[in-house]
Amino acid sequence: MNATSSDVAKHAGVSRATVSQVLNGYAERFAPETAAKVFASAAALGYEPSAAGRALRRGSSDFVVALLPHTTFGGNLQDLFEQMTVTLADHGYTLVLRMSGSAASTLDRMIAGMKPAAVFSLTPFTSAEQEVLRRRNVLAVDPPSVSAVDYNRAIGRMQGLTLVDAGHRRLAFAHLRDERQDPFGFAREEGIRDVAHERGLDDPQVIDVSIDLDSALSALDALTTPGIAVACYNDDVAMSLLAAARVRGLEVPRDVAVIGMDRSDLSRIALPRLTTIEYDIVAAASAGVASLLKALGAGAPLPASTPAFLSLIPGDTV
Amino acid sequence: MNATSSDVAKHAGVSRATVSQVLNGYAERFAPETAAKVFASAAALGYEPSAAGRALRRGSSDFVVALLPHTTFGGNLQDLFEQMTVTLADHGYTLVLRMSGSAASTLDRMIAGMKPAAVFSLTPFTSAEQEVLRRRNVLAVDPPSVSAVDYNRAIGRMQGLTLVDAGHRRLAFAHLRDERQDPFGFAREEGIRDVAHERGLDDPQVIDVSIDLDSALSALDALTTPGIAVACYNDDVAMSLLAAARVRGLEVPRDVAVIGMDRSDLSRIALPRLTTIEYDIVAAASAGVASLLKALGAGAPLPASTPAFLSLIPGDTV
DNA sequence: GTGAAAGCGCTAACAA
DNA sequence: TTGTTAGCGCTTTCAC
Repeated sequence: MNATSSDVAKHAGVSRATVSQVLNGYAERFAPETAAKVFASAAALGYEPSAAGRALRRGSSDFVVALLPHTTFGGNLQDLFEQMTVTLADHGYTLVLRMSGSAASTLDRMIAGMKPAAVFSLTPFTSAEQEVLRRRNVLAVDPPSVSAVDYNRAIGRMQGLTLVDAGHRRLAFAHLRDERQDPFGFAREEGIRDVAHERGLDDPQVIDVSIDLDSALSALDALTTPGIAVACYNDDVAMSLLAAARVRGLEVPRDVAVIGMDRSDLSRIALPRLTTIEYDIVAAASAGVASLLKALGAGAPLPASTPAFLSLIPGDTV
Repeated sequence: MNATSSDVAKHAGVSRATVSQVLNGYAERFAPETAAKVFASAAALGYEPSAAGRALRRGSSDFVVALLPHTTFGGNLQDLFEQMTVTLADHGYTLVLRMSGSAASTLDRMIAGMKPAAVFSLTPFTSAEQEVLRRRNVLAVDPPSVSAVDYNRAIGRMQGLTLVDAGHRRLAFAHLRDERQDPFGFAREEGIRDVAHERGLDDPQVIDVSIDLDSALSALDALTTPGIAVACYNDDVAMSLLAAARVRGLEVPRDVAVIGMDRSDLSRIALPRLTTIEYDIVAAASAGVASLLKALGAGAPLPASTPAFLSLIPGDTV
């Protein structure tokens, strides 16, 4: 069914080696009519190179794996991945997507078997992922390789500074309690801690919240200081705490201040309006794609300036 | 770096053929101690078979491609694909994801190159996709092959029946507004329409809602009948409408009734408690994976009965 | 300018 | 019960 390079060679009356060369960008080494014959035959037979054969020979495949963030995956992100699919296809790469939440061990197996040309992530790799990628010696591209900033710590700092600048003197950090490991929370907690130290405040109190009212209520009750200001792992945590505060009759932000993270869709309809931080995933993506192509050796111009991926969304909860 | 089957053979003192057989499920053909040596050596060397080598030899790879629907891709769907990733990995297959929207030609190229063992989709294949799959002779699994039930229509029906049984006589369906066509929404709308016709009610009114307060307010204002009952595309839409109803001073469910879909985390902390429908993705995924595995010839027992994937979560908004 | 030869890692048929 | 052999489709020296 599928034509092989031998078929093309036979059809064009040349050798397989010639077909390979011509079709891989070395056409100018050959007589123009030879190259033309090869192109014509390939087209006539509908030749598609076998990824397996090529990968076996080259030691690595043309696949690029994109790790999908565990976040709501709306229109923008879908556009983005479709765009990436097309852009990479233009450069001879095939994009495949992969849930980033899947255990690192299955990532490892996939990499060992598939030998992708690169692994790409919109959010910083977890240390487990980094370890796997390093060990397998795979080209890894994530936002920090774009800009070298520890985004999670920066997020924590941004949350902390927002709270302190609004006059709050007592900080807390609310982790999302989850069966899944949360690689980002600790870096963000560190960011909050940094701010507390720099501003001469007490160490932040740390609580765990899962997304249900009971959990949020006990977490809220555990906060010792009245007027405490809570930096939350994400908007869901923040909204759980806000719901709990409403149940307890606490006034926001006077009795408890809350800042979220993500600017989730639902945070946009929250009342009071949730103060939160937005991560510009689309900007991160286009920067990432550019640096990916560059790392792969495909010549794509890098954007001149590094965009600011984080921005504060003002609200009424701080 | 990566051990090959030769390395394992050398280490175990046997031939490559033996290693291959033992590691591919024919261990019992060999002397127990031979098999044991092979397993031990493979483990000791951290042997991972090369997907390329195997695919080249077998003519098709161990990859299973899942086509991602063009729908908002929330936590539930992500959990589903993570679940599938793990289950398939247990059977030696590697799940990769692919935007279904990408042009059929790129799908074709991917299939030609990657030679996947199967292509899986939660939504029915488009005719262009079917054509590609048929021509490439790839095993294709989509919901119609899993069961004859159109789950999205069933969801709409269930929402509609819940509303009607609670005494509501005027139905509406609220789509999640998206620039792109949403393959699930229309089937659900049909389900609602079915119910209206069966019960002799007027055709449901249809509105579009995006997840922000302004949009929800105008959608709500567009609902012509007081006491209308709205089946929502998902919980986010429902919660947006609830927020809008609160702003407008409407009482729920008296002035407007709302039923969601998904039982999202946040719907669990909503006040009033959102009436919604839960789709048991784990059950759906295992059914899908089971039929996939069966089609692949991997002997996985199919669940005896078709599980009920849908269940009503009672609340106070209907 | 072009082709012959070798080999990537694997597995299936066959031989021993 | 195990090993030998051959070859999947491709690319890359190297020789002509």
